[in-house]
Amino acid sequence: MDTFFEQNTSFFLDNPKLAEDFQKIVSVTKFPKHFIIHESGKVCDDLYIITSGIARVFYYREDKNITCHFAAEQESITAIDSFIQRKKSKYYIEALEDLEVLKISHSDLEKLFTSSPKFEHFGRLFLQQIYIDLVERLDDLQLKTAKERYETLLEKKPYLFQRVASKHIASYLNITPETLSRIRGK
Amino acid sequence: MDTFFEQNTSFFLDNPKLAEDFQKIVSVTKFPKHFIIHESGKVCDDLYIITSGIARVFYYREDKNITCHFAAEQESITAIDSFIQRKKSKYYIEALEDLEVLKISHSDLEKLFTSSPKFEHFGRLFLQQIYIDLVERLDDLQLKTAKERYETLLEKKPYLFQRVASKHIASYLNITPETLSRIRGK
DNA sequence: AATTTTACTTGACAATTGTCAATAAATTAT
DNA sequence: ATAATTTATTGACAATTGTCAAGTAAAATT
Repeated sequence: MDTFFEQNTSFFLDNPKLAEDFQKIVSVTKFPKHFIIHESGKVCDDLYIITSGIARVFYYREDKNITCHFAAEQESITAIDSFIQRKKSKYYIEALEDLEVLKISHSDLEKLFTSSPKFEHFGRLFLQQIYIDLVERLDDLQLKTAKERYETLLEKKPYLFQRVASKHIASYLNITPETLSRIRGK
Repeated sequence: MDTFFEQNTSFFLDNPKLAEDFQKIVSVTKFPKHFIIHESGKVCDDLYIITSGIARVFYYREDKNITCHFAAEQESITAIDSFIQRKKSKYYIEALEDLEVLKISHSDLEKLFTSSPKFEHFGRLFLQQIYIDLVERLDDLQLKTAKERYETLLEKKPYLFQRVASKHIASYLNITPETLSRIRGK
């Protein structure tokens, strides 16, 4: 999970000056349900921390719509390929519910990192955290069966099954909607 | 790939002082073929940059030996869960050939990061790079067929097929040795 | 070099998951 | 509320990949 920011509020609480610097580059933004926040083929300049609602990252492969990331409250979302490499993205970002986010631009974030080693350090810790998350997901995908992947996700992110269309969960788990339906039907 | 260090030698060349600081914490070490450099259940204190040879990270799942990372010359290897989180690792690291590495301890690396924002910055960039690599691998595993995953690896790391046992490549691709043999037999 | 061990290949068959089609249910639009 | 559209479920069948077993090849050990 990247409830990392939540866990690290102490970082800001201990440092009113840093909290202020951070506040300055963050803007509260809202998107309606179904809104495409970012489109494939464009450079993604923003990172979002969700304060309310749920969103997904997806892309197309042979006409199929593949979800590769979900984010809900306290989690972050961006078109990571583009945000990091500053190139055109293969990903879309979609609001799956009405969304309220903290928006942070890449350039402001880089300035923040440059302005203070403490932020640079924080950025590195953040990347470490999401790297570990990704390693776990890869291990899951690498050798669990469809049913096991379903059960793992049910445990890690149970709210998805209440709030998100099954077809998105199916593609995230790398199975067809039919197979997911059969797994759920026990 | 994490030929990242190679590409970033300019970082050190431009900064003789930084290069010197880096040199100080690096030690050249050798391991013979088949040597288990790190064992599951222990905390991994070292990061290795390979200068000669090839190594793999693996773990056990239900008695099956699963390879989840390969590294060759100019690439880095560690038990990433443990190195980042400072907890017992699920992974083993094994030398698949006689190995010569640059060894860097976690504590020295952290000191280096703290000593200079430039290093902290470099650490963040390094993590960004390996994060992107991992995202690509996840995308591959998420929806390519066994044959496509084979072809992708053949393109990205052709030397593996000359230097590494097929069974390791098979588990890395999440297929059985039998299936890999059939794919190769065209 | 010979022996032992380990790895690779091939075949027959089984299991898992996917595809296609039809229907039911749910959501969205009118 | 009703109609239209999208999504989810279910069945029949097909395709991909896995399992098990046997034999061959290669590598490691003596």
